[in-house]
Amino acid sequence: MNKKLRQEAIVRIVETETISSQKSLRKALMEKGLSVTQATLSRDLKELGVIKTVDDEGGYKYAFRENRRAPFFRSCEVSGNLLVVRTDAGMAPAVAYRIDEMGLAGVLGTVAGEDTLLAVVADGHDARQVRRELGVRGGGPGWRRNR
Amino acid sequence: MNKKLRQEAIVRIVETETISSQKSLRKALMEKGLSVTQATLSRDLKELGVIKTVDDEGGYKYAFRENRRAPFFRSCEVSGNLLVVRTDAGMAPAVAYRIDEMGLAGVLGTVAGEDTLLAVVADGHDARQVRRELGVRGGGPGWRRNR
DNA sequence: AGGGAGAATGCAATTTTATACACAATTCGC
DNA sequence: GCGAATTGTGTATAAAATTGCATTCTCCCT
Repeated sequence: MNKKLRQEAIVRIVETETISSQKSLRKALMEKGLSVTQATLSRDLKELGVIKTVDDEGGYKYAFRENRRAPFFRSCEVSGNLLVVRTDAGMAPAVAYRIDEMGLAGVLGTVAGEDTLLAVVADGHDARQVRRELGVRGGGPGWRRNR
Repeated sequence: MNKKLRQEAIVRIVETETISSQKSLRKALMEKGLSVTQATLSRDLKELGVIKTVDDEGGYKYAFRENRRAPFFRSCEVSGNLLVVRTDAGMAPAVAYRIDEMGLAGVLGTVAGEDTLLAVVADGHDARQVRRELGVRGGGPGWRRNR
């Protein structure tokens, strides 16, 4: 059975090339020596969770449904009673705002620069616990939870 | 123009109902008194970032691109040599940053509050022209360009 | 007011995608 | 190993989505 093999190839192609139709995906697979019909591709794409999105130039492009990395968030480290959150450039204030908005017990306040923000945790609270509550593992305020 | 109205209705429908074709979406809009052709829906869905995914039961279903909270942008008005940009709560600094980053000729600088930012346009430049260059009609810094 | 640029939209044709049906291949329980 | 059930795939076709072109609508400027 080469279904597995074929789908792996599809994953690779979708990740690396700009493909926007099953017909051209089929051609790409042909070039790799994999022969398959369009109908099967329709089923494969459904199974693999490949969707048709819009790329930066406004054209259509296949992509995977789930999002690898959350939008703005880069990292979140604990140092003493501080949380040091790194974000995409310019996004720190937005993320800080969201954190404030959450009104987490133990967060005294936040200060945001351009791509970094500090959240000050009150004495008597555990910064690690706060980080956990932020849900950094799976998402958080300014970024979406993956499922 | 009821494009805005229509697209808002589409958002509501996509969020609350299980729709899997433009034809049935069209029907749903009809019931709300909004008349539109399938071709326009195709364009709307592309613009709104609606994708076709697979739901829990294995059927197709429209949904929003994971990443879609991107459009922080709410509106952009011109007043004299100022652009007044409204954004989602807390997002103004992020959008201002993106605008700065674009380095548009004629933009002297930006000041961001919480959900509003001002971009100051230099004398001798046309604020409307700047707005056009921002691509506000079809996208912009913190939101996706479509066309 | 009048004109023009760009946006929005419909229509029709085309392209792309999904699926019903038939059959082959594989897996499973005995 | 054998038949039954499940899974995989192609073919043909139906269904759905996209797009070129023409037209209309909206602003904005003079």
